[in-house]
Amino acid sequence: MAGNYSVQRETIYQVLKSTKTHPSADWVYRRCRDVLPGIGLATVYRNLELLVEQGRAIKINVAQGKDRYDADVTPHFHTVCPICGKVSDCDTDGVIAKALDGECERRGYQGWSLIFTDVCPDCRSIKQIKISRSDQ
Amino acid sequence: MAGNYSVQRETIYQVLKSTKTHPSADWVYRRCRDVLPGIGLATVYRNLELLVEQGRAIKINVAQGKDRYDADVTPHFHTVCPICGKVSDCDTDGVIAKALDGECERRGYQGWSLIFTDVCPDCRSIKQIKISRSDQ
DNA sequence: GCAAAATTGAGAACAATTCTCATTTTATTT
DNA sequence: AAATAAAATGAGAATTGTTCTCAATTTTGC
Repeated sequence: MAGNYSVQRETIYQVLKSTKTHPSADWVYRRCRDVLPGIGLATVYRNLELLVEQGRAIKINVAQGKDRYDADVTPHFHTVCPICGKVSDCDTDGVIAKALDGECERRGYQGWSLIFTDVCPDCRSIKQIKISRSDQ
Repeated sequence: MAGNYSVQRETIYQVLKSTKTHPSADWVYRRCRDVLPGIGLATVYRNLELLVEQGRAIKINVAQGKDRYDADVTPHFHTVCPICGKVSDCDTDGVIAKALDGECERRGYQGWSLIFTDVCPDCRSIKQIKISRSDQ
């Protein structure tokens, strides 16, 4: 594997590793520009994709809007807020993850992706406000 | 709910109900045109979205490419082929589905979406050919 | 330090989906 | 069944997220 290093690539990986917000490519791009003002958006897309191929990151495909990336490659799953699209880690005892791994093993599947729908705390409170307003 | 009927809407729903292929909006559009040559693509998108809102269909968000729709709204999950993108139903004993429903109940989530990655039979055989070719 | 290979940045290109709006269809009222 | 109001349509423009192209630059291996 010749090459496989560049300032940009390393920066992108560090930015991704430094957050738990499951950011979009665009968010990573903006954060990278703080350090490397000249970095291009295509470079960010390219390298995020490469990190996924290398198994150093995962891509989370949410219903509407942009794909999200995560440098946490340990098996885990996510909740997505159906209102704002926010992605959060799902704290779990691991029983379900183990069951899914087992299912893959038995059936020869390559992997799984599990997403729960959950209105996030922020949207929950805004929803409350809306409900009480329309009640008046 | 005034209205809620149109020839187009009904046709779109019938087309979707008539297949197990988890089609894209575009595929539904082409099938509808056999019956209604003048139907517009936007109408198909609009109504598929409406069917989802009404709980008469689900939308399956696959990694790359177009969203897929399914008129089977009973809880079940899918495999997606990482090569050609084909979506198939996952025959299951229901244990996992029950576990996920239970998790939603306990945590107050609204729902779940589970997708397994599985190279489909077609792509599996093409892969074999490719492997044996590059072996020569 | 030099040549080959890999990577970059900029913007064009692309694909899927959504939006706009004048026209048509459907529902409601009389 | 005519008139009116409400809902939905088709066409194409617009938008969005992502990928592609390619000349210039950076990195690698000697």
